[in-house]
Amino acid sequence: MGSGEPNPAGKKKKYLKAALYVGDLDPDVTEDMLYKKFRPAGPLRFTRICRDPVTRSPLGYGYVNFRFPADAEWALNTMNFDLINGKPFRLMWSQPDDRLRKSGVGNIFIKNLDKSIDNRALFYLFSAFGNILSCKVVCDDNGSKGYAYVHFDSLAAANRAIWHMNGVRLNNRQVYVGRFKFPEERAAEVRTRDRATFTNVFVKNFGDDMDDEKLKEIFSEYGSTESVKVIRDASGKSKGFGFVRYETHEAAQKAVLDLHGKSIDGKVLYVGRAQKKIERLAELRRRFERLRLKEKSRAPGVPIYIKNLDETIDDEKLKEEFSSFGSISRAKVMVEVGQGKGFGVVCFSSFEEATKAVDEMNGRIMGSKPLHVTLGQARRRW
DNA sequence: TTTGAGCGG
Repeated sequence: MGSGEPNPAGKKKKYLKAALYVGDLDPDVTEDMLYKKFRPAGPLRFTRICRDPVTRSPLGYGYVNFRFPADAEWALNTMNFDLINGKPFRLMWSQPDDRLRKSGVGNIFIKNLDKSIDNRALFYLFSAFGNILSCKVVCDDNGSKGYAYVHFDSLAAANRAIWHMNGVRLNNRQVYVGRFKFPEERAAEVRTRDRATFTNVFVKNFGDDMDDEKLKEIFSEYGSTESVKVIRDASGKSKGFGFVRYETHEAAQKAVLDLHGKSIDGKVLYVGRAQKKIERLAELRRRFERLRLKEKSRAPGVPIYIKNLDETIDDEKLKEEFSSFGSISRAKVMVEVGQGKGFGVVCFSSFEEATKAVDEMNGRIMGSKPLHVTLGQARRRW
């Protein structure tokens, strides 16, 4: 039970109409555990735990595919935030189209929440304003971190929630409720505010012999400092940058204005406002996105999946075996730790080539075993 | 104080 072959080639995925997405799962949750948990709500087709195709490590989410939409709806309404392995899971309708999620429309952010308010309480409080797609109190090992997200299915519902709940006292704490902002937007806000108030200064491009005392000597000229530190690696070697925290914003600003671009021991110092965490994260994210886009445009292709690979097949061999069907942009064998089963991906430059490879190679013996070859997920339009 | 994660071999 639990797993199975749900989607024979060419059949329509009917079960999607009665499919629930289950998020925030403990990594040890199995398909059988999901099955046992949801079977009381009605007959199931199958459950799935999603895993990284390469490492096989669980991705923390899965699916419960009911036979009847009404049972799925009942489960959604009554079982959301139930525990498996002591961890509350989050239920949503399975919605493969990610445009609404990505857009952030209807999503609100809540902070200054009392620790006693959990997922269920939050859901109950906010369901008065509209249909909730997803709702979550952010937690760590000590429980609620005091902030949360509620994603409504419409902007109007989100606006109603903000209008009615922002500034309201909940369990004696006044909550802030506002539109969700993406990191870039938040970072811009924080930057604007911090420019007028910062006391922490970032310094780089000094010599290896710079230490805390020397740095303090240079920077103390502009005001009293709270802390001065050259950042070092585990071996004690300077990383070439440091921080100076002043007691006042005026001193920090003066230091930046005066020391930035100055030569010290033949090196031109960089001195600027130290960024907040959110700003650095946003910057990293932007850089990552750019890399990802570049990667995507560099290795386009129509993927096919090859299961049941013999241990003797490596990337080279895989490419060689499939090269007669067309031009291959990528051929990779994913090694499953502790299992003898090999899984591979080959990307062709066209759909026709990929289909031909599937038709001709599926069931063919390579090495000692018959291959299972299927079309992969199309990630792009062409 | 605190602006996630994220949809199927």
